[in-house]
This record gives sequence, C-alpha cells and structure tokens, in this order.
Amino acid sequence: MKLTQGADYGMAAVLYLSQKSEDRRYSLDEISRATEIPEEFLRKIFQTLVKSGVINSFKGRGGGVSLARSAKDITVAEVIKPLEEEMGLVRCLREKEDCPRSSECMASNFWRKTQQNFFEILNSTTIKDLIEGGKQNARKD
Amino acid sequence: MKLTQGADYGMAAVLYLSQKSEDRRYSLDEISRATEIPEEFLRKIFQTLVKSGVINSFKGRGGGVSLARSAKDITVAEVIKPLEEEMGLVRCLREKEDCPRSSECMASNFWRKTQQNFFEILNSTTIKDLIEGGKQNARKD
DNA sequence: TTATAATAAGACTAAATCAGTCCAATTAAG
DNA sequence: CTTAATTGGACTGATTTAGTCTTATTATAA
Repeated sequence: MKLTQGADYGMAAVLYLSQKSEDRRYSLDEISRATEIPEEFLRKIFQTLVKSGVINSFKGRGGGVSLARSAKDITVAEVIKPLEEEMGLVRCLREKEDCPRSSECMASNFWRKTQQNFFEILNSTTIKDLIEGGKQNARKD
Repeated sequence: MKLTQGADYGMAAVLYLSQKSEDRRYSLDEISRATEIPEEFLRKIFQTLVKSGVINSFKGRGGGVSLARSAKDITVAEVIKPLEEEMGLVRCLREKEDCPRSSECMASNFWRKTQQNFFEILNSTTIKDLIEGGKQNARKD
C-alpha cells in the first residue's frame, strides 16, 4: 500500500513552492535542483497539476511555475488525487461491475469506509497546515 | 493507492472460513471454487497466513485449512499486514535512511500520522465485526 | 525578427512489481 | 503403499512505475 512516486514528489514540489515568495515564477530547473526530483519527471507532474488547477505555468523566457492559490487554499487531496490514477483500495472499489462474491462485499463495505476516512483527512488538511507543523491535523494528536 | 491482490483475496478467504463451521478443515480446492480465487495463488496466500499464525493447515489426506482462532479474535490488520509487503505510504516511510529534503519531512510527518490512523482502524476491527455488517467500525458512521 | 529560455505533449523504455503457475517434495490417512 | 492433501520455491507473463527523450510551442529580450 503506497502512493505513487509522482504523488510523493508532487507534494514535495508544492511544499517547496509554498515556502517561497508567491510573486515569482520558478523554473523547473531550479525546483528540480532544490528538491532533487528528476527534472523531466517533475515536468510531467507539474503538467498534471496545471491541468487540475493547483499550479499556474508560464511558457517562454522568464517563465516557470507558481501556485495557483495560496497554500491555505490548497488541500493535500487536491495535490494527490490527480497524481494517483487508481485510487480504489481493493478491486471491488476500482471496478464498475458489482462483485459476484457475497463474502467479499462485507470486506468492500469496510474498505469503502476506511478509504473515505482516509480521503476526509486529505480533504481537510491544507498545505499550510503541513508547513505549520501539523499540530492539529490527522484528526487526533 | 491500493492493496495487493493477495491481501484482497486473503480477506475474502478468511471471511469465507469465518462463515463456515469451525470444526472442519477446508481444502484449498473447495475454498478456491467457492470464492473464485485461483487455487495456486490461494495456496501461497494461505502459506503466508499460516506462518503469521492466523490459519492452521494440515497436510495429507483429509487435510486442509482452518482458522487458528475464532473470528472475533482476528483483526483485519492480522490478515492484511503479512500479505502487504511494502506498507509505507511514501518513500520516506519505507526507507531506513533519513531524508535529505526538509520540505518533504513536513509531508512525511503528515503521512506517518495518516498511515497510523489507517492502521488503527485495521487493528481495531475484527473479522467478526465485518460479518456483522460493520455498524460500528471505521471510527464513524 | 531572430535567438533563446522556458513549458507542452506525448511517445518511448528499463526495471520492478504483481499476479499467477508449475513442479518436485513431503506428509498423513486409509 | 496409494492417494489426497499441503509446502516451498522457482519460474513466467503482463502490467505498472519511474523516468527519459524528442519535437513542438510560446514568450521575452536583444
């Protein structure tokens, strides 16, 4: 059970931008060097995040990327979800057709709830929360 | 983000056994047919669960498998963990060495907590809970 | 008005993992 | 001593992952 490396890197990149001045654009080259994320891979990650509206990008000389919103208005879920293609914990939750096994459905009810619980945490935690040290997040301390 | 198919099947198989009479042994052939889990794959799954102490197995004629304990004393975690080899949500949580990126460590604190929260649900839910319909599990309803 | 510094899009690839199979060995019951 | 079962481990094909490469496209500045 793990997130894709893209999602992992995506968080690192967004966190990096969130800690920098918001009124500049940052080239992939710069971000790649600072975070040690392979540049070409990072490019693909940003393309995804641009499409999903978390990141703004600017072509041409002096171009680069910046956060589309301030860190307090970006949730972890908004960064992770577009970078994690397959989000169902078990097969039943990924496939459209309903499962033939009744015993597995007991399991899938449980997985569905557990997964929802997980997503609720991602939805209710912002990038700003993470930077501030995560005192109050994850629903318990 | 998904569990391995082995873990998914493992739950189905344990659930199947939990709904059957406890004083018998069940052959893999029988379980495989009832649950539609490929027999050879199921065999490997049970080998793992035997090692971890959730399942008892008996060789030879009249052999087969059975639950090592009653369903109310087996947690979901006990079934899933041995079948999920890599349990760290992100690289930082899987690797031993500490990460060089300070920004990612903010993220890894968050992932660590979120993951713990997830495991606590698995630890506090028994197979019996699932069979009874999961009214009270997943920490919220 | 062209050279340059950037991202965009998408094809491509190597390696790892996953899901599943096969087979020879072992064990116990009848 | 034959048969019905699991054990252990090697093997395999397919898929996914992580990452790269290449060819546009775009914007700025000289």
